Amino acid sequence: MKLTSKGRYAVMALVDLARFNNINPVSLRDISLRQGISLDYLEQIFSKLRKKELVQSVRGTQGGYILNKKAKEIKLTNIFDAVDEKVKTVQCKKDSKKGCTGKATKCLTHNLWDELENHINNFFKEKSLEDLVKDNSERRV
Amino acid sequence: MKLTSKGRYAVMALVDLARFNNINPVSLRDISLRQGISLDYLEQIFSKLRKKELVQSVRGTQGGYILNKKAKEIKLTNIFDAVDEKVKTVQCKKDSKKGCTGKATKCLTHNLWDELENHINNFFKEKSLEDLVKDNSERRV
DNA sequence: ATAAACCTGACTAAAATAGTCAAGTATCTA
DNA sequence: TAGATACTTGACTATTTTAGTCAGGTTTAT
Repeated sequence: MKLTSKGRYAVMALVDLARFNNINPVSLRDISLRQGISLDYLEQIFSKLRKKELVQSVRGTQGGYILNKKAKEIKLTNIFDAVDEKVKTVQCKKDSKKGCTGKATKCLTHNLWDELENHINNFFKEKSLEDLVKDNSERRV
Repeated sequence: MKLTSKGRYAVMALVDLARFNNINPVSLRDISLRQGISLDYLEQIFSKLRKKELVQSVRGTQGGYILNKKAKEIKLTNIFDAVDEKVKTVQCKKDSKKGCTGKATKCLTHNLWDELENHINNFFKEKSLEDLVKDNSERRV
């Protein structure tokens, strides 16, 4: 059970972005250098973030990205959703090939995985980008 | 971020085992049939569970496995630990190659991943095998 | 014009996962 | 004591996922 680096990078990059308060566009090149993430990979990630309208792009020289919403309104769950970082415990839900097939004898643990998913997702729903930026500036003092 | 089937199977199998109240050994063959898990794979899993003393083996005909502790005392965290199902968010901790290298500019999100790991692990520490068995028998009524 | 920066899709090496396979050993029952 | 049942171990492997790279664009400020 691990977080993929796509999800991690997306959060890191957006925290970096958020520190500039939506005033100047921040280029991926800068984020790449500061966060140590490959530029090409960042482009993939930002393509997804843009499609989900979490960021806005500014093309051309001096271009880059800015947040499309207030940091308070962007929750971890939105970020993870954008880059397809999902919490998956069991595949009982849609395809009935694997997992519980409806028989009472199976899936003694179905409830458990539901609870677990909810538990984790609650964390993601509560945490906003603003929380992260604040947490960070406090630490720096 | 997903649970591996090794972890899932381990829990499913132990819940199955726990329903027999430590009286009769349950063969892996039975668990395999009931839970739809490959026998060979179960053997790998139980080898680990035995090493961590969560189960005891009974060899020979009519043999199988029984719980080595009370269901109340076996927590999810013990099970996952036994089969190497860990919660991993970021590798900042031991190898300094990747992740934050100690520079203040990096790892704006380090605290976050720690919080997340704790959040998930708390769930695992609280939930016992007994809880799962109870939950299941209640549902059946 | 030209350089900076976004944009897109295809490709790929490496790692992890989810098993299978083979060759045992121990113990109960007839 | 033969044979079946069931545990035990280690090596092997196909598939999938991850974590990128690469190549070729387009847009826009200066």
